[in-house]
Amino acid sequence: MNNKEKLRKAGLRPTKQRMIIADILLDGINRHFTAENLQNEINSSGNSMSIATIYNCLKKFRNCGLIKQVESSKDTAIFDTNINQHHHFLDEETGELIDIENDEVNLRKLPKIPQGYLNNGVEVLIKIKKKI
Amino acid sequence: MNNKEKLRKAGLRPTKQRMIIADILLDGINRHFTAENLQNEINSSGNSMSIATIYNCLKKFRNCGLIKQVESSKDTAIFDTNINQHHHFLDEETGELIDIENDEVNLRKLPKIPQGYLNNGVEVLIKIKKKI
DNA sequence: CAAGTAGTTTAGAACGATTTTAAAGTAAAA
DNA sequence: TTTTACTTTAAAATCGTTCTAAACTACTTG
Repeated sequence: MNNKEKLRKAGLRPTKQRMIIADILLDGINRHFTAENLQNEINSSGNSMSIATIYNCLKKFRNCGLIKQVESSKDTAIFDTNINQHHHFLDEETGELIDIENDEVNLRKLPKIPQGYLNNGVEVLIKIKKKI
Repeated sequence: MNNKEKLRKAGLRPTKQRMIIADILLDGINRHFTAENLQNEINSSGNSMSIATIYNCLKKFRNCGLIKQVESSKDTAIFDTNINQHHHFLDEETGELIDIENDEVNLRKLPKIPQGYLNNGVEVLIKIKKKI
């Protein structure tokens, strides 16, 4: 399926700007990035785009499940092209994130989901720090 | 141990402002809060404090291990008075966090920590959403 | 206790990420 | 086509947080 079809399937109009971003992000390679990182990639691909459009687009992509947003208390939002359930190592000093594939983690016991709620995904974060 | 002693032990001068905050936060009750929540509590306790002081203080308390900061992609920093290793349910719609005690979760298998790093804490986040 | 000094508080300015605005542009529907 | 709804844009606005630099205060040392 090409990117135009992916956007259509997600219910998004395949505009010029969304196609530029889809061509960068939806190449099957897993990576973490910020809005600013993406703008730099867009610029170096010879295109340009308003930062507002980039934010709009990332929000739409996230809401449609084309990308994920990482839970992180950094001041800048971090997105992830790996949309499968998976986990992260986080170096709190540098903010660096490293993927952990889902089958690397095995939960023996999970708590009871609160009354009236459904489980909507489990994320394990392993904070790491450099050995001295 | 009283709050003045707790601050001293943590290497912090027990100033008037830090004591006001310690009296609110270090009462043994677990809760999640933002800087603004705390300022409201300070105000309704009949005191007042510059927002800069509140941020300074929360940062110092966090660095000393008197409180924790929750990993969350919300736009506002969320702090936690529960400093034991524990986990959270997160309702992404509302941002509501619910504690999960450490013994409610049991990890059968953990990935190998990357070369040159130490494990510095594991956090499990279970995203939940309201049943329709 | 007195005087020094190092750390702390403050209001307000500054900052950086993100969102809003409102006008111009574009894709899809009729 | 023409219309309609959605999208993009630059610039302004907003919001949480940090910085600044001056006033203040806790602790140290004499």
